[in-house]
Amino acid sequence: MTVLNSAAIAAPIKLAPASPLFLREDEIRRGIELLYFGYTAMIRGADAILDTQGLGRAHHRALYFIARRPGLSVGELIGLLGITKQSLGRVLTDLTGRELVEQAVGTSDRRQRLLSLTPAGAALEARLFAELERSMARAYGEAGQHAVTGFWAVLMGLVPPDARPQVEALQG
Amino acid sequence: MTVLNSAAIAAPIKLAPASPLFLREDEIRRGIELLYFGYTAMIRGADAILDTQGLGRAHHRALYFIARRPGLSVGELIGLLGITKQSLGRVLTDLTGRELVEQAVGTSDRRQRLLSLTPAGAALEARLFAELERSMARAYGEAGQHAVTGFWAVLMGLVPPDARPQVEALQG
DNA sequence: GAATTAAGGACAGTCATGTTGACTTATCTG
DNA sequence: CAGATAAGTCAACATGACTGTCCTTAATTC
Repeated sequence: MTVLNSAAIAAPIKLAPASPLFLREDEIRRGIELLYFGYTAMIRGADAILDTQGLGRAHHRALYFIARRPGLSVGELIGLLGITKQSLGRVLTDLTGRELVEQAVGTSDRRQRLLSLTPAGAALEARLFAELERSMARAYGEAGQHAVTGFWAVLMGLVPPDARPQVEALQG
Repeated sequence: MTVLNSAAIAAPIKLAPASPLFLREDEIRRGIELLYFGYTAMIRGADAILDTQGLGRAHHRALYFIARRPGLSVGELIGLLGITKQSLGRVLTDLTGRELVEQAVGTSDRRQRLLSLTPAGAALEARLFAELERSMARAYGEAGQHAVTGFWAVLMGLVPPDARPQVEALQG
């Protein structure tokens, strides 16, 4: 696990706090912009690794969720990614062809194909995760523990209530 | 401006707080996943409006930043979006062709083309912004004012330090 | 047991949005 | 005036989404 930078602990990022009436347009725009720039900054690090493998972000997202929930079905992965069967099909064909992902016949329902990473797939996913982790760990460390709780709460608030159980189910 | 939902104030979203040792892999993955789902949830609302206009997300991003910083130059917009001149060129051709965006010769440097929205462009951007705002205001309201400050701090921490002034310059 | 439904795979075509590279024009700066 | 910079344009290409259709296999239902 990444070692926390002690200088970062000593000097958390200071921003003007959200105002009591925090729904002014500028504060909404601030959130939109930080979400946009923060999100793109986080994933940028992994792109270089993907490039060397001839893979794209679509492959990364599939690898990520298969690593997170090994044994999930194709249909469950489609649901998480929010894309069509055909779009995922191409990605999965690539990943199984390179022997990064394996498919097993479902146990309770033999129509299903349960997905898991091969050792090579797990190794690649670990490298990609390390890049995301580097960004995220630095941000957590600079902002402080208390800020992280707020970060999670606002992001969960952005997810439509009916989709929240699916996100929660991913954790732990 | 959106009226704050008082029920949301009374019952902010409760999540397990970040642990004292908050760099465990699961907490990093929680941040990655919430950032992914939160980001995609926020922008989804605007997509339906864009569809009816035959425009895409690339057009939306350009409209957004031109609305945010009217009179910015083409080069400045390229810097914010992180895309090439050729990619932006296609988007800008569409937007000026539909008379949503106007270009004016730069005052101090006549090589520059300063971008601004036409009344029709401003009207469309306002509709798109209202969709993002609806998501963001709900999330702010549900999470509470204090959480918003933490949300901003973590996201700013994700942005590489040398890119932060550019993000700050967008505000107010 | 036969018919229907569901999970998944495969193929074809299209669209949006990004990329390189090369070239032009206008303008600014040393 | 020479070189650098801002912007526009044309061409070719890659990625990753989409729709639509057809097929196989397995499960469910009548």
